[in-house]
Amino acid sequence: MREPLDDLDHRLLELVQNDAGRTLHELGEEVGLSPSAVQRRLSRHRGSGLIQRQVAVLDPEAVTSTMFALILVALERESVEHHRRFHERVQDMPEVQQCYSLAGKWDYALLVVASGIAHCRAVAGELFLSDDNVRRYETMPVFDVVKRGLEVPTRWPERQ
Amino acid sequence: MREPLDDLDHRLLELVQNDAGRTLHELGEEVGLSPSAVQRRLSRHRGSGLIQRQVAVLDPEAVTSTMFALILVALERESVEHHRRFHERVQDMPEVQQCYSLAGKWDYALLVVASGIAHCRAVAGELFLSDDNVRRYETMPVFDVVKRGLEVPTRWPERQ
DNA sequence: CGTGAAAGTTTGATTGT
DNA sequence: ACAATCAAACTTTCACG
Repeated sequence: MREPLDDLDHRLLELVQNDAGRTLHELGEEVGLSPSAVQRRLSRHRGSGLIQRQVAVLDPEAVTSTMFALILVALERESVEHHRRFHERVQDMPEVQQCYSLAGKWDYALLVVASGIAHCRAVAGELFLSDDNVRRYETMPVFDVVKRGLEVPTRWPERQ
Repeated sequence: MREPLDDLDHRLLELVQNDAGRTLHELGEEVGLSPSAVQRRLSRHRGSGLIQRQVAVLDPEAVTSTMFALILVALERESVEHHRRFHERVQDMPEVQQCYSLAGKWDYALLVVASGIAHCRAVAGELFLSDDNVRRYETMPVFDVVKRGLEVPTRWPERQ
């Protein structure tokens, strides 16, 4: 399942995680490879599932009046079935941009995008008021997006 | 700063946020437009900054043994200068994938990617032990990534 | 891995609505 | 003001060395 990556793979993956709009030629120049060699490597990574997809990232400020909020959730009962149902709902709500299940006193962290406080409240309502299995939740509105990305290091710096 | 978007723009933006690897022809078919009409709209959105960039999304599982953790942070003193310094550090750490400043008892939420618990602890250490301005922090390891994206609705569903 | 030819895609000028 | 068409330029793809 996990292929070996050489230095060139690491550098290419770093580049395309930052900007996937560059040509094979440009990427090749950067790492010292021909366009077709770059192509071969990238399509191998796409085939293996390492590269899942390519997406356009929008500026949330530029769209419409947009706010983010972090919502922490604790469930009442924790059967596999309860978790599965929660996952399904979360997947179906376009306002939920991210959802992580957690170790500790909270079961989930949700990052929600909404058009304002009222909308945010409506989303929380839809998630929780109609689900008798939520024990507690806490909404923290986001003031500022300091850093935002999905970039994953494919190797770690000298420390670690 | 905010241009008017028509129905076609909304649909195109929705499409490219999910998959920016499709051809102008394919996108055009989907919405009923010629490739060059799609092109004109997308490059307008790129020019205006609405579309910030195009990135490749990797599967964190496929890379190396990867774990996520949510870290909540409360600062000691809250001058503009203290916040600025905190932002700078966070930007420079590849392990910090996302960082949001919050309203409420916590000042920041950080989503961290690390190679394991030990690495995660080292990252927390680097952030906090060497900064006398962090009052308190709480690390919550992520069990499961339920949903993960940067997709922003450009218009809201019927409710809101 | 690189080369190069073939296939496909993007770009922009032009014309029409 | 915006869309379609078409041809030129560029990019990707793939067989071969």
